[in-house]
Amino acid sequence: MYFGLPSGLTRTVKKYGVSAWRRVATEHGAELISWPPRGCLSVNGTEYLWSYTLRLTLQNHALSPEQDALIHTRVGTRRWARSNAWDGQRGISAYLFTPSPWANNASPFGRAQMKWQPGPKGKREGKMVWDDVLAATMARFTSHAFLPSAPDLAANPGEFLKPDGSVRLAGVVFRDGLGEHSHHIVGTGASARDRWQIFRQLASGLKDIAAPDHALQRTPVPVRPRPAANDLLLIDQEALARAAGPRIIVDVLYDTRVMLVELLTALHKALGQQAPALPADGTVPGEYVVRTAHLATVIRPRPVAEIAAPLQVDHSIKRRKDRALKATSPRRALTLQRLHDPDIAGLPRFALVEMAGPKAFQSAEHDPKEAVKSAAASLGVLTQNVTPPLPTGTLPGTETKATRTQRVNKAVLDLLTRQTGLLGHPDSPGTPASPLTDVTTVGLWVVRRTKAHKATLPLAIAHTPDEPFARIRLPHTSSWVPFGQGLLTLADYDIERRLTDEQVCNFFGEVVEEITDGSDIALLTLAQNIRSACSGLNNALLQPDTLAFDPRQPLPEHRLKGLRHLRLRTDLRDETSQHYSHRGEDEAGEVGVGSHFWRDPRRPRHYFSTARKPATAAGGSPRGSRIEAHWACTGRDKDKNKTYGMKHETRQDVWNPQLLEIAVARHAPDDDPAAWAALAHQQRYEATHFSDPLVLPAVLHLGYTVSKHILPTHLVEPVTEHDG
DNA sequence: GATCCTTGTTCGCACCGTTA
DNA sequence: TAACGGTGCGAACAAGGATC
Repeated sequence: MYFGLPSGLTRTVKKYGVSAWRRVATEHGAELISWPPRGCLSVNGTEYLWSYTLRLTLQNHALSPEQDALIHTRVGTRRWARSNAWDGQRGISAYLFTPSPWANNASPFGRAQMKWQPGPKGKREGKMVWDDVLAATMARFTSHAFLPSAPDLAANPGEFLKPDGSVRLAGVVFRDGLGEHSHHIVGTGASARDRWQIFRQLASGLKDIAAPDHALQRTPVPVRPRPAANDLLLIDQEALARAAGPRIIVDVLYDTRVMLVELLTALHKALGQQAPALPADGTVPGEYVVRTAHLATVIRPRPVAEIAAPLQVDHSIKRRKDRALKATSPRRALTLQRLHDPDIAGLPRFALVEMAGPKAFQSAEHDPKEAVKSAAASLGVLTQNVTPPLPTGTLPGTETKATRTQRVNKAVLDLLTRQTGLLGHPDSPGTPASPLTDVTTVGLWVVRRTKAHKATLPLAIAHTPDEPFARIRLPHTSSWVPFGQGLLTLADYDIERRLTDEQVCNFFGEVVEEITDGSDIALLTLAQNIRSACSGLNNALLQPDTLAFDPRQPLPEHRLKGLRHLRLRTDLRDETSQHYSHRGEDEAGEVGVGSHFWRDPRRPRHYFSTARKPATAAGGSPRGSRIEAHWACTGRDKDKNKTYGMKHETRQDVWNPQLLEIAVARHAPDDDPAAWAALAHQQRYEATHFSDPLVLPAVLHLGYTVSKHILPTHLVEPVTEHDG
């Protein structure tokens, strides 16, 4: 793609602000960078430098009859490090600027990487070096060596940005985590207004080879209004009773009395009750029973005791897996023994466990959380961790009473609603013009983990119109079980979780056969998740109105009655473009970011979804600019009245909601495809544990969260008799 | 070894009430 | 009135696994 970018482009793209654009040779795609950088002065006079970047990628699209390709542009900020840059783990990118005497404005910049090379143990001989592969690549772009010294560049990047002739011109990319004292005052992201300006200039520069695509058209679709935090905490008990059972047990494994009180309060509040006060004599009741119209809940406080203690790691065992097995087995045995209770066998069980976060342990190997989770799951207990209380206060490392309550509420909500798969239904599914009724949504997902958690596990999540919760179908279970039950089966030792692509395709084929009973079904897939296993869903192979996970074996038409297929794509790898929006036809009007459901006027099967604008963006920053001053509130006068004036938004962070593509790959002849795509948009708003819209529709989001419940291989084998 | 794409890590975000 | 804070989600970036 880099070679496809005309070298004259930088001359034809007009300047924006005072900067011109220069080409950059990168590994992926083509990049332009605004040069020279702009400066931003801090209060004490330090100058921080930054540039805009413009990344161009060529993207294919499915279901386009003319097989057209679109160039996606991504505008971002590049902030230049000015002081010592160091990262012991990850590479550091640097831009190298051609020093040759015949370089001109069209000469490309190069991008290379430095990494930290540790010295021998115990000696302070580590140093920054150029990453071998990339440095070799860079050498091809110039006639003589032009790599500056990596240690010098990392030690003082600022000097290389404004060289006095003694050093090569180079810039180090600033990012967070480049050392303790490293910071930058310029905000991240490009505002919608700046993106609009830059895009217009690029379009005019490229007018001989490309034209801007048609603008997307806003299509009104009702979505769930944002619920208040207190409403969200109030659990739908009828739904929970249907998902789990009319009688549930919640164990509260507490370490401190403070957290016990918080957890009891939050649990009672979630059930719409007032929590009774704990006895003043320091004792703790054995259990609380909360009976409401639909649900009976038994809450059983128990000291967590040694369950939460760090694991004992035997470092004389060299093999990592054997060491982990030895460390976790006694803890699993202990947890089994403590949680086992024949009196309540068969009842749905939950546990909130007070255990320290990962940073409190010497290393990840000492952290008992996964061992406890796996033992609990094998007894049918869904668990949620909650970290111990921090001292009360407002300094770092402390928390206020309110924030503590908030995080406990989050923990309760996650355990009782997300892990049980409780979901809402859109009030009016489809578009106002073509409403839908009684549609079942099914999401297909492939869980992929590597290393100790290694798994390639396909699964399906279904949400039917008559149930308030999601069901999950896994390859090793023959039935659609409630989501929470499905999570528990992942702790089984005999679960086959490394499936081949062929097995994945076959499983999805079986799933489709099971769900198609003639009723209306929206099948949702995420292209980036599924296409490597099911190549039939690739851009090039996806055929309208058919369904083929394996391109050689399309599913027979008579098996697909009532089935619609919506294939989604996110902006991962720039597969959907960035966006800006404006009202009406007038581009020069206020440019911002929209939060809507969009129709593509050129492609009848393509729709797009953008989520609600975050509150910070609503404050004016998408309409602001790092380059142009705009009219805005600049502060307050001595009478505390707002003062207005022209201001630059250079230091403001800008956050851009991504564009979600919804391709209606299969629909019935008399369908309005917009209604089906709108359903996917509405499903982003149906989570019961989170008030903001999710990136993915609820059924796909639940599929995504399953990967966090995959346990390492040493924890899914049964505890043997010599353990514990 | 090249390429594709998932995974890991870090930090910013909204949320919304409290506190200085 | 501005700043703060815990949490899950999300963006950005980089690492590295999978596959040919």
